[in-house]
Amino acid sequence: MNALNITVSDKLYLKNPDETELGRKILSKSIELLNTLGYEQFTFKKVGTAIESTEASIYRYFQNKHQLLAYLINWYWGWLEIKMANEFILLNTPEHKLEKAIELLVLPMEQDDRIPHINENQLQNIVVSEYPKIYLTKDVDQENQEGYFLGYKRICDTLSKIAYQINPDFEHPHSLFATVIEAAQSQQFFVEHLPRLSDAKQGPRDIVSFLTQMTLKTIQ
Amino acid sequence: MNALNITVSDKLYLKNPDETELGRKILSKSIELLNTLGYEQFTFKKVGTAIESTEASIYRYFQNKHQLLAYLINWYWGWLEIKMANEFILLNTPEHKLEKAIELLVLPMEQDDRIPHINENQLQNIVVSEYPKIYLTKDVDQENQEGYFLGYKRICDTLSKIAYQINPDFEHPHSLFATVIEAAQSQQFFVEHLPRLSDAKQGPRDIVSFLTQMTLKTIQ
DNA sequence: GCAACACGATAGTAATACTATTATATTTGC
DNA sequence: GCAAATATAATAGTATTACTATCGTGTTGC
Repeated sequence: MNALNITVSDKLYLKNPDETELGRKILSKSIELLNTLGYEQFTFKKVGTAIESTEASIYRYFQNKHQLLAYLINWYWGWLEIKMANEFILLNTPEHKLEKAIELLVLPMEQDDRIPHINENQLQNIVVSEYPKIYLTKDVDQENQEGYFLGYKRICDTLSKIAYQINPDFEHPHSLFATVIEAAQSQQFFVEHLPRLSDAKQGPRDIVSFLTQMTLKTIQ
Repeated sequence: MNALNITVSDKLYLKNPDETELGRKILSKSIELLNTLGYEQFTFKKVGTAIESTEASIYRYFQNKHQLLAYLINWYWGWLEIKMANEFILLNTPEHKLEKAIELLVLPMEQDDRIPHINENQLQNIVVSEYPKIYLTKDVDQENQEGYFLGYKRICDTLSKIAYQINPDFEHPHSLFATVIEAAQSQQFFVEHLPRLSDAKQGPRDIVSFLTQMTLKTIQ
C-alpha cells in the first residue's frame, strides 16, 4: 500500500482541498489551530493570517468552519478504516479484530509521512475534543442526507459484522459499537480533564482494557 | 416529599434565578427556546424579547449562555438524583436499581407540577441534544474546579457503588457508568436522527434493554 | 421615609461570519 | 505561444453576536 487515497464526500467541501497547495495548507494549519484554539475560538480569519492568505480564499474551499470540521473528521474515519483493514489481515479471530479496532481508536496514532500535510495525532485529538459538535446541531438531518456521517456509520457497520461472527444472536451491535466508539473518545477526554469519570489511571491501555472487556462480555 | 429543593452550585449563576419571578421566567423561556432553536441559535436577546424584558437583565443572572446551559443541565442531574433516590427505596436488589436508573435516564419524564417553571421533558431533550457542549471546551479544567460537573459526577459515583454490591472486583465502574450515561443520551439522539447507529427500532424501551444488558454483563 | 436594589431602556463596541468586487497571477487548451 | 479560463490576493462592507456601561424609575426592606 503505497498509493493512498482517503476519499471524502464532495458534499464536505466547495473545492477539493486535497488537490491544491493552498488547500493542503488550509488543512494543515486548520488542524494545528483547532488543536490549540478549540472549535469555538477557531476562525477562518485566523487560518488565513497564519498561512499568509486571506479569509475569502478559505471560503472558496469550505462553506464555513462547521463544514471544515466535518471534512477533517470524515477524513479521520476514512483513515481509520484503512488502518483497520490493514491490521485485520493478520488477525484470525473476531475477538482479536475487535480488540485491535479498539486499540486503533484509543492509542495515539503515528504520523504517516506519505501525507505530510495531515498530522494524524493532532487530528485524533480534534476528534476526541470536538466530535459530537458535528452532529449535535439543528441541521443534522439535512447533513446526514448529504453524507456528513458516512465514515462513522461505515466503521460501525464493519464492527457489527465482526460481532456477528462471535454471536449471530446478539441484538444490539450498532448500538454497542456506536457506544464503544463514543466511549473511546470521551474516556480519552475524561482521563485528562474529568478523571472522576474514568478508572483508567495508568494511561490509554486501561481504556483499551475496559472497552475490550465491555465489548466482548456484552456480545456473548 | 413536598418541599422540593434542587440546589445548583452558586458558581453557575450571578444571581439565583430560582428566587425571583424574572429569574424563573428566564429559566422557563430559555428551556423552550433552547429546544426550538438549539444552543447555537439561542441568544439572550431572543429570550429577553420573548419574555418582554431585555438582554441586559438576563446578563444580571448569567454571565453568558454557556453558564445558563450548565445551570440547566446541573439542575437536571440534581433532579434525576432525587428521582433515583425515591425509586431506589422500593427496590431491593442492586440489579433492579441499575435498571431503574437506566429507565430514568432514557424514558420520557413526567411534568412535576410543583415546579411549573421547569418543563422536565423539554429539559431532558436539551440534555440529549446539548450535553457534551458544556464540557467540550477549552475552559473545562477551570469550570471543573468551579463545580460545573458535580451533578454528573455524583450520579456516576452513586451507580458505581451499586455496581460494587454486585461485584466488588469489577475494575471500571466509573468508566462504565460515564459510558452508560453518555450512551443513554446519544442513543436517544441516534434513534431520531442517525438510526443506523442504533438497533432500537421499537422506541426507548429498546434502549433501556440494550443498556441494561450491557451494564449487567459488563459488571459480572 | 430613605437607602438599597431590581429592572428596563438605551447606547455602544469589538469580533464574528459571512458576501461581493476587482485586480493580478497562473494554468490550460488549442 | 497566446488567449481564455481559473485561482488567488486584496479590500470593503454587512448583519449579527456577545457582550459592557450608564441612567432613571419603581419597589422593597428597615
